[in-house]
Amino acid sequence: MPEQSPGSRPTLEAVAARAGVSRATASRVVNGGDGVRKPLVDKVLKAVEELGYIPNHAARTLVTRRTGAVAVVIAEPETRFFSDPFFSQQIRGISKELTAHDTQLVLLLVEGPGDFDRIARYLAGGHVDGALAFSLHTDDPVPAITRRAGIPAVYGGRPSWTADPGDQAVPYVDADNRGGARLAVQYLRDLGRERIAHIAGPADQTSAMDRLDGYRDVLLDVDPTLVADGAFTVESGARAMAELLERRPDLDAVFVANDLMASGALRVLRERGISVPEQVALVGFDDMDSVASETDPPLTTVGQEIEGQGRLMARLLLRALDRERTGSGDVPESVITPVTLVRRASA
Amino acid sequence: MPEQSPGSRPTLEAVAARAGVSRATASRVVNGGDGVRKPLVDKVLKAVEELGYIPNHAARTLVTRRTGAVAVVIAEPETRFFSDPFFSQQIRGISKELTAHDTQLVLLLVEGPGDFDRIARYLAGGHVDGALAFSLHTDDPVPAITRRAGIPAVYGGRPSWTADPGDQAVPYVDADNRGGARLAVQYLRDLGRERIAHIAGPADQTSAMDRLDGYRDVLLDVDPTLVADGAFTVESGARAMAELLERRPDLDAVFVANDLMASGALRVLRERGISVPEQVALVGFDDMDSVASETDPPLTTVGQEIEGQGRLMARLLLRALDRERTGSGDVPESVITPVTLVRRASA
DNA sequence: GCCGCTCCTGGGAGCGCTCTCAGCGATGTC
DNA sequence: GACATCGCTGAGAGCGCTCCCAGGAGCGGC
Repeated sequence: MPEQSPGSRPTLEAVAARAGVSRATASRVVNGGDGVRKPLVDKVLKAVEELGYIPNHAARTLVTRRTGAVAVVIAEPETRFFSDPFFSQQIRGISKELTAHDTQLVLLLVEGPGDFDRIARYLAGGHVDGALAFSLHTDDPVPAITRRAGIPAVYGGRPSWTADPGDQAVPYVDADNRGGARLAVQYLRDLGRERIAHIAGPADQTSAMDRLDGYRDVLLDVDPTLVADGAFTVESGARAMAELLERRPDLDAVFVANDLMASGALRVLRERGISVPEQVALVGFDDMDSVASETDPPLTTVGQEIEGQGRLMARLLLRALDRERTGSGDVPESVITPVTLVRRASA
Repeated sequence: MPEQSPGSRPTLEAVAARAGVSRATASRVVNGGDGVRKPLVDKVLKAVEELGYIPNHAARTLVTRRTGAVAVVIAEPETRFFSDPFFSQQIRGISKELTAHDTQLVLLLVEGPGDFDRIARYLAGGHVDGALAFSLHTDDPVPAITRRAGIPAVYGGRPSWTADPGDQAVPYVDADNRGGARLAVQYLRDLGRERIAHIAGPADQTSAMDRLDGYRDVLLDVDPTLVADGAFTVESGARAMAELLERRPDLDAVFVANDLMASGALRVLRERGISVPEQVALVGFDDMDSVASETDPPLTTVGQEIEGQGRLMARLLLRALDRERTGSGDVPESVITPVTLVRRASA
């Protein structure tokens, strides 16, 4: 590849001239070469090679109206984005899938509630062809923004605003939270535990509510004193555990809505000299790397294919974009990904 | 904001027509309004408002040759990107700074060694104005790529290829790794420890080498049996700890090159019934969120301002871009950010 | 009252590309 | 052999914007 000469880069015009063809033909070759005879194709490719030609993206976008990029919107308060490898892994999955389809990833981190205007302007500004959004809270403005911007979107996690009438059922990808919770609680029950508590996640996140529902599915008529609220953070897990122990010193198992809270809970149990799993069995959720296997004792937890979820999200969006472009193809549908129980030492 | 009518969005032409001015004047107003009389400015702004006009980014880029976006290149094998909140935090810092300057963040995750071609093509393709790159190993091709693409770059972490003659001293931002290591080891020595071991990071990363150097700065003539190699992962830390214990059962302190490895080391010490900090004092590095404070006992470690580093990187790059545009301003220089010892229970 | 100056404004070119459409040669058909 | 057909190529328009440059309005000075 020739060094980038300072100043101007070769244009299609230059390639065409060098190859002795018209700009139109050069363009055809650069875009796949359909309907151009072999010898000409070769000549153009040779010219491209020799000149180190790289298409000007802006010019192309200007006429095709497609940017070849999608936005990933993360509207999560800082704390969680930091401490949660969840996002990193999803993004990795998304990146892999997008890369495989020559699509770029523009990361939009929402910096506080006042920042949505910027996001809206960006998404509506034709910078990207579509959007992937995460972690929608009940009052999340992102759905409205993408709809108004007129670009396809796919959500990570089941949105709570499902019943919006104007909505064309925006597809989402989510783990089987409810099923996973059932799996965990059922497992604890099979272990012979009788007073199974729950540390729940924040009420404005569907994943937390779904896990709570799963817990209730198994333990019909559960005593409300067995449920404590957390915020998906280590600290909140510790606090909830302390609260539970105070209210119900007789509990013999806890299903915690995520691993981060479980690690906090574990710390409290350890501090009080309560043995895990002997006295209290503990099951987490997420099978989070570098958390679940590193606690003492290592966490039994519900595992999900996080990277796979990211890939899936990207795939759904790409399909929607394709549909938009070609005007045909199937409408992408939401996907619920399976979960499994990962047995370690805490239960 | 008007709903996006399907099909066409208003153009500058439409705004100009509605405001009763020329396209040129409308453009001036949209770009700040310098040199346009107040009444016209108002008329144009009103038209913009009413039509819901949003500038077409591609058209603008086509003529200005500036994209308003920078790439963040992460060339790190999956494992570390996953388990290391480090990146998340740096990115958050970068995002904040870029956002404040109306610049977008395009995330490029390198998917294996064969993927650099794609990165090179992308960076040279005029998609972005500059690049931020992370975690350069000795043979990292990223520096060559950005140089060839002719775009400014700033690196996170001191690159090892410093002495490249063709290089205009690419600026970088790095923590004071060596000083931090000195701080940690000195602290252990002040505690009265006499056989201070070290678990080092991978030799192809300058941060690991700098920390090793700092360790050696304090412990001149250190016995090589006191140093074990790790790979910045939990598992490698555990392995190195076991190795050290075998070689030097008499050691009374360990300075570990990062918190992840320290948590692995801690696990091994616990398994063997060695009390921390009584028998062996342990100091980590990074003060990594949700690791350092969650181990048992919590880690004494060297803390750095990770988000601040990200901001700084972005700021340096923005300055370089500005310089490029205006042809003046100071050349950005590398920055070493300070570190502090965070005392917890492990030493 | 005229000239020269400054300050704004509009006309128009052109950024690099895609895509439609017309044209042209080669081929097939009767 | 004349004509329709097909496949390929090139000319040219135009995507939406910025920016150069010319020209007009307004004003002060003599």
